[in-house]
Amino acid sequence: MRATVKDVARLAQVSPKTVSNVVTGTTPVSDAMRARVEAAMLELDYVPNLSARALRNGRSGLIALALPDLSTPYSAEMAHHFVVAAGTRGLGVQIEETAVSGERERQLISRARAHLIDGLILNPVLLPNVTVQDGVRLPPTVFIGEVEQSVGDYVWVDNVAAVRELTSYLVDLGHRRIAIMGVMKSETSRLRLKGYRAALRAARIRRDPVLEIFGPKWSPAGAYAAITAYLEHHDLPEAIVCMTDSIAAGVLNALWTLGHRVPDDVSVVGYDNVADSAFAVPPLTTIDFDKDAYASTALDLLEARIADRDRPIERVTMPHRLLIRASTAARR
Amino acid sequence: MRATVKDVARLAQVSPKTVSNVVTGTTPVSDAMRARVEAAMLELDYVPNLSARALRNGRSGLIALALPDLSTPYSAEMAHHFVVAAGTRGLGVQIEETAVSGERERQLISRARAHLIDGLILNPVLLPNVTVQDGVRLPPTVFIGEVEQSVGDYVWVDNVAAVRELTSYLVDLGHRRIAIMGVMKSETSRLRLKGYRAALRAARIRRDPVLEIFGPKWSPAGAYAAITAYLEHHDLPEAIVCMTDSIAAGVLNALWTLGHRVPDDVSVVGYDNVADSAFAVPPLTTIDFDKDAYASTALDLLEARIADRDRPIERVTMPHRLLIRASTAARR
DNA sequence: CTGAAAGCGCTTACAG
DNA sequence: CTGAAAGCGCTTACAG
Repeated sequence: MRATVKDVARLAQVSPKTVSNVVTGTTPVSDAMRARVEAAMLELDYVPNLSARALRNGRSGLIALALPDLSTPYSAEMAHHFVVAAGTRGLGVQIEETAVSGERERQLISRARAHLIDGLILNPVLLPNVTVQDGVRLPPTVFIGEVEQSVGDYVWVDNVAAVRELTSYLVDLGHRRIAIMGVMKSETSRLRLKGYRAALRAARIRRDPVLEIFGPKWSPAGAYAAITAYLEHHDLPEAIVCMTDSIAAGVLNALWTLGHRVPDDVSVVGYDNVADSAFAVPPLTTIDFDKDAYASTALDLLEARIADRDRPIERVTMPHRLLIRASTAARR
Repeated sequence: MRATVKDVARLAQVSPKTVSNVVTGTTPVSDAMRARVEAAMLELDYVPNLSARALRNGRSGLIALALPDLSTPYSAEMAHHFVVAAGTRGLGVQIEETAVSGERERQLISRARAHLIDGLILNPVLLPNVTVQDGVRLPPTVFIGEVEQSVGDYVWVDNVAAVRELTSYLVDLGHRRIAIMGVMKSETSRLRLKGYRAALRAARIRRDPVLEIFGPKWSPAGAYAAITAYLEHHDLPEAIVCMTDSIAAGVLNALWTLGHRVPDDVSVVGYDNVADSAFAVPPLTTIDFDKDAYASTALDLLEARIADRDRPIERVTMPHRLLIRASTAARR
């Protein structure tokens, strides 16, 4: 059986308290004493039981990260940055996927306390603002992503401004018939569409509903299907703003399949700067932001919230930048 | 404060044991009693404390999944399938990244008991067979991936056979000068190179060391750099076997940049069938396997191992298949 | 700087 | 079918 503090204490001829002091380092211990305890721990191959510690301390050292779908490159990169950043803080990360069921987001919020976690990083997609406010007792939670809400801390990128810049850049390249791909019923879509429209308005380009292409599935496959169907009945736009890099991947593939050259025939832009976008064919112009800083910021807020549940709500907007690559070119 | 079993018991006027019976369902409870307890739980917003349960039961319901680097599409898809499959079994998944430090794999094996997890799914990369055998007391562990070892259960795909088929397919298309990209010092590379060589041998094609291209960074960026440097001093091969789809992404991009057409000038194949590979430009011929079944199988083994630590070691080879897409064409 | 005691919240034998 | 007691392994006041 596993050794416990008691076993170590007995072998080292000290009290359990002293073993605990050595392990946690809360109270100073004399060198001789420390050496004796450490020798005993080594001999017994002692490893502290974190369940017991969690019960006693009311802290598990574990947080949950809830993302819509881990298999998308975007979520994957986010998860990576969160796991690494949490690791440096001594926190473990339990992953939850919310896209699996619509019920899951709500469950997580209300029952997260049930799990042995100290806090929750939640990227809501479906959860409407109302439901969140309804959720009575939140566990310490930091929201990430695009659901505007006022019940908790959150970290996000100014989606409206970002897509406005992206679209304005296309305007500056001389494009007029600029489409946006991936319109659907979600907060992210709403904000990005808003940015797109704002850019057109600023350029005095009349917005054309036909160019706001419905695309409810934000994956390469979904985008491929949507754009292919669209082009059967519509002219090729001069430029296409894709709501995400994943959408852009499907669009690039569809355009290639149909024999349209990017950027010669049509410019394409994405959003997120997923790692693979730099190696798309052609490399993708997109919106970039520092995902590492994003994760750190969210964890800062979460740790602060765990430490003081009554502190004022904080909202952080992370800076973004337009990253110009070969998928865009001037109109000729 | 959070309500406890005691509080619920008091309110429902029963003993804590009865509350526990209702919650866990171990012992049958009369309907009237159950209703009373459930009403009390609802009123107090009772949520069981899993840390306490974990301490008492010696089970946390949490497993750890240790992957080299979550941000790669391959790891991301694996993580997704594991999280979903674990979820249906009522298990939570804590993610660990091992690539961050070389020490991490070893730590996980020896100290996983420390964490509040019941078992470990480990995809080792660097860990040599020896070290694993050295690791005295493993927590319940299932290995996934390509490190052959005899100390624990594992699930894998027959890499040698898969790459042999992949290469033979290129041979059948009429290619002779077939390169392999991504040779490095790792078990995965060793096995895939072995399959490549076996296919050449079977076709009586003399193997050329110049065509075994060193590529220690298995990412689009690393592959891009390696193949670009290579082509400065060598002829374009007739076909390129990429050790992974990620490598293939970088290779496709480099070939496009250099003006080589795929598959007209050169055929390219990958390995893993990552989701985005179907939408690569051009869509990638690759090795596919059922990642969902892979995750389920590994979890089956892990649950069995947790239940009985002394059961005989089990190894499962998951079937794979060659998936032919547009990145390969017959030599003309 | 160290010891003895109590308790975190749960569930499992043990009785009834 | 239900109750009272004990204990999982840890750490925190409380003394000394």
